[in-house]
Parts: sequence; structure tokens; C-alpha cells
Amino acid sequence: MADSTNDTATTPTPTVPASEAGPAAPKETKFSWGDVVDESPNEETKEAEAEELNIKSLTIDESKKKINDFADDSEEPAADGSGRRLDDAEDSSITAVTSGDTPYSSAKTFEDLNLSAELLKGIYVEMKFQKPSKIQAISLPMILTPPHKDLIAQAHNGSGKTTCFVLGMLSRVDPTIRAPQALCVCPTRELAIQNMAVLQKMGKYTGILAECAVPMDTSNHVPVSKRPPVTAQVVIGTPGTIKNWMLYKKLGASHIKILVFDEADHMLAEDGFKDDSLRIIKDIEKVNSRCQVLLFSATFNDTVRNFVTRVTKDGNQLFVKKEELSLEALKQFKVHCPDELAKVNVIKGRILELGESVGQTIIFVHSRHSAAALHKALVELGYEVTTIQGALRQEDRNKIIQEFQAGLTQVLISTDLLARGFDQQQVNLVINYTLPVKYNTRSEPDYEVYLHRIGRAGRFGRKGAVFNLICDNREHEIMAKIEQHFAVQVKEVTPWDSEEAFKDALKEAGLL
DNA sequence: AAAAAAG
Repeated sequence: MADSTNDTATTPTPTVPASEAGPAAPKETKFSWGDVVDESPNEETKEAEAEELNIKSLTIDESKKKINDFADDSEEPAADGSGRRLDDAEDSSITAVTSGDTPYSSAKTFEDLNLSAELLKGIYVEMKFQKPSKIQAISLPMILTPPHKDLIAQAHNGSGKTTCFVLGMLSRVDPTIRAPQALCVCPTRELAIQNMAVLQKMGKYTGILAECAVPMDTSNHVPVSKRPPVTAQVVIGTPGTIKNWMLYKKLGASHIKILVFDEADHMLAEDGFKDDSLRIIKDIEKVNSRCQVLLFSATFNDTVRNFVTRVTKDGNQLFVKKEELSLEALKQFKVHCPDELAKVNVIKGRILELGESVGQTIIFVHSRHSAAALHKALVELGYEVTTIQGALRQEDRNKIIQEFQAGLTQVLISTDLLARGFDQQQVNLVINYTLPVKYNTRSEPDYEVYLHRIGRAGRFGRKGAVFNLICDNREHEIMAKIEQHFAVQVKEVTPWDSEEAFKDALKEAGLL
């Protein structure tokens, strides 16, 4: 069942009769970053900026040359044939490289996308969105317009990537066909469940069914062989379960026309889920000539980026320079602690005392064991904290997350389980109890994990603060490398045991 | 080191 309903090339696939919205927006315009509409109505939107968006389409076939799209806030016209290179100093926030000659126009409104009335209702009534965020404005036409090219999309943390692929899945699925047509693969169970919640909210009026392919808790566990085949149109899950369902022929691939990898850089990294992900792609391709692949993440390091551009053939690409990835509303700090014990003292004396008044906090640690150790130390001192890590039972993981989401707990200790994607708007504080380092190294920072961790605060442009606890020279050097990598200066909170200094930091972050 | 998987 192809998308034969529409082939007028310039307009996205309509799932309802096309409105009078008409032809695409004018071509030569600019866009600017920072126009994400918040979900809480009391935050102002920057409606004032006249922002007409447009993506210039460039052919990269033979020459394979990459040309920038538009400068962000500069008044300069878009790059001409001479094209500024990707590494230009005045790069735009998002660089678009389109493949082929399909013209794309940015969506100024959700109406521009020719979505079904039911889906629009979900967007406005359930999600309370007003207009597309930047990444949504740019990527959605690319996702929805035939010939439905593959897409690699990088965008800032908390900028609304989930909406992009959820909308993509919902609008490309045919509710009358009772078979999986959209598949989304996520690195953690928690993220799959969270994405599922978004999809069900947004798709509430569409009648589209969705199922979560994640390990079940012990009480409702059914062996794969005993479960019925999936008939839901959308499946969101984690690699192991998805592979298993496919292996047992419970998840058919023949109707899947859109395959999404959330946190795609990690899903396709050697150190991550590369084998699983490639397996899933291959299994679908075996029975399925044309399946659109979407790769979303806030980060793509050079190695992964080089690889994923080969995985997606002839696809469109949206990238952000690493120096422009750290969020402006997020203030980063470092605290030099004389020893490890001082780290605990900072957490109980400062974070737990001051921090609770400014919102919720996530403390990242580097192992399950240190999570448990820190948890024990704080609980023994009489503080209420919870901890999540992968060794917990599924039902306990659920409970911890649910309590945190409900605001019943203020401080959550976590391994990198929650480093990516976890979207809790009340999180204003992120603590790096230990800085993330690359696997098998002692002093090489994991820049991507760092960025994802701190992105748990400051969702959708909110204010937030990050405290990096540093106690020896090694950690000092890691911090310095991180600062250099993202071209940010991380202010020191000093002295480490000063309440005033922490208050000042929180004030500077706009949290006090 | 973490994550995913009833391998």
C-alpha cells in the first residue's frame, strides 16, 4: 500500500482532504532558533520574530558536496552556490542537506503539514502545542513528503524531536490495516514507555493502536511463543524485545514503512546497540523494499555520523554544530571538592537543602554500585532520595519513575540509564557526581553522554543548573576538555562549602 | 561502565 494518495511533490501527504492551505511557503526566508512553544501556557512565545521558514533543497548526488542552509539570526541571504562550509564560524543552528530535487518548505503551522483532523486535534487539544518548533518545522515536511526519504536529524535537547517522529509515525500509518506499519527503537525501556505515552496522547483521536515492545514485569510476563502476533499499527520498544518478537514471528515486518531510531547515535554506535539495530534494519529490508528510516538524536559524533550517513542511503540530513549544542538557558558549574567525601557533603548540604526549593534533581553516577553507595549514604543521613539503575526489577523501575514523575520524590540518583531522552519538565538541577568518560578510558570525556545528561534539565528552553563535582586533577582535566569541546565556560562555585556561593550560582541560573 | 535480552 503505497502513498498513492498524493504525488504533487511539493505538498506533504494529506491523510484528509487537503485544506485550502495551498501551495508551499515562499522560498527565500530565514529561520531562527528558540521558538519552541512551551506546553505550559504561561510561558511567552516569541511570536514577534517574523519567522518564515524555508529549506533550500540542494542536490548532493555526484559531487557529494555539503552546503549550508541559512544563517540563524544574521540578515545575510542564504548560502549561494559558493556555499559556506559546515565548519564555518557563522554557521546556522541547524544545517540542512537535502538529497535529490524534492523541494521542502518549512512548516510555519501544523496546518501546513496536511495532517488529519484527528491528529491536529491531538496536537492542539492534548499536547497543547501552538506551532511547530524549529526542528519540527524543518523535519516534518521532509518526513511527510513523498518519496519519504530517509532522514538523519540532529537537534538540541528538549527541542521537540519526539514530536517529529511520533507525528511522522502517526500520519504515515493506515488505521484500517491491522498490522504493524511503524516501528520505533529506543535504547532504554523507560524511553520506550515515555515515547509511547507521547504517541498515545497525540494520537488519541486517530484510532491508531500502538504497542510497547519492552521487557514486562514479572507479574504480567507472557513467554514470546505464547503471545499473539502484533496487530497494532505502531510498535515502540527496546532492541532485545523487538528482535525477539521478530524472531518468533510475532512482529511482522512486511507492512512496516517507517522505522525510527530514537537516540540514533547510540543505537548505531559500536559501543551501543549497533548490532541489534542493523539486525532490525536488515530483517525489515528482507521483506520490505521501501522502508523510510529516521534517525534522531541530539548528538552524532564524527565516527557515528560518518557511519549513519552510510546506513541511510540518499537521505536528508539535519545537523547542529557541537559548539552550538549546549543550551543557553542552562547554566553549568563546577565544584572543586577536596575529596570524595566532600562530594557527598555538597549533595546533602547544598543540593538537598537549596535544590529542593527550585525543583527536581537528578544525580548522575557512573555505576550501579556507586548509585547504591550514594543512595545508602544519603538515606542513612535521613534524606529522601530514590535510585534507578538497570539491575532493578522492572516493577521497581516503573515505581521509581512514576513517583518521580508524580513529584512524590525530589531527588533521583541514576546511572546513565536516564542520561538520554528522559523528559521531566520539573527537573531544574542536574548533578554530575562523576563526569562521564569513554569506555575503557580514565580521562577521555564522553562528550555526548555529558550533553545528554545535562539536557535532562532545561527542557523546552526552561532554566536549569548543572553542578559538576570534581575532586582530583584527572576530573579537572576532563572538565577542561568538556569546556573546550563545547566552547562553553563552566564557572566554578567556590569555595566548595559555601552556602552563599551556591545561592549565587542558583540565582545566576535564574532558579532563586 | 551502562544499556538491552527471560538469550
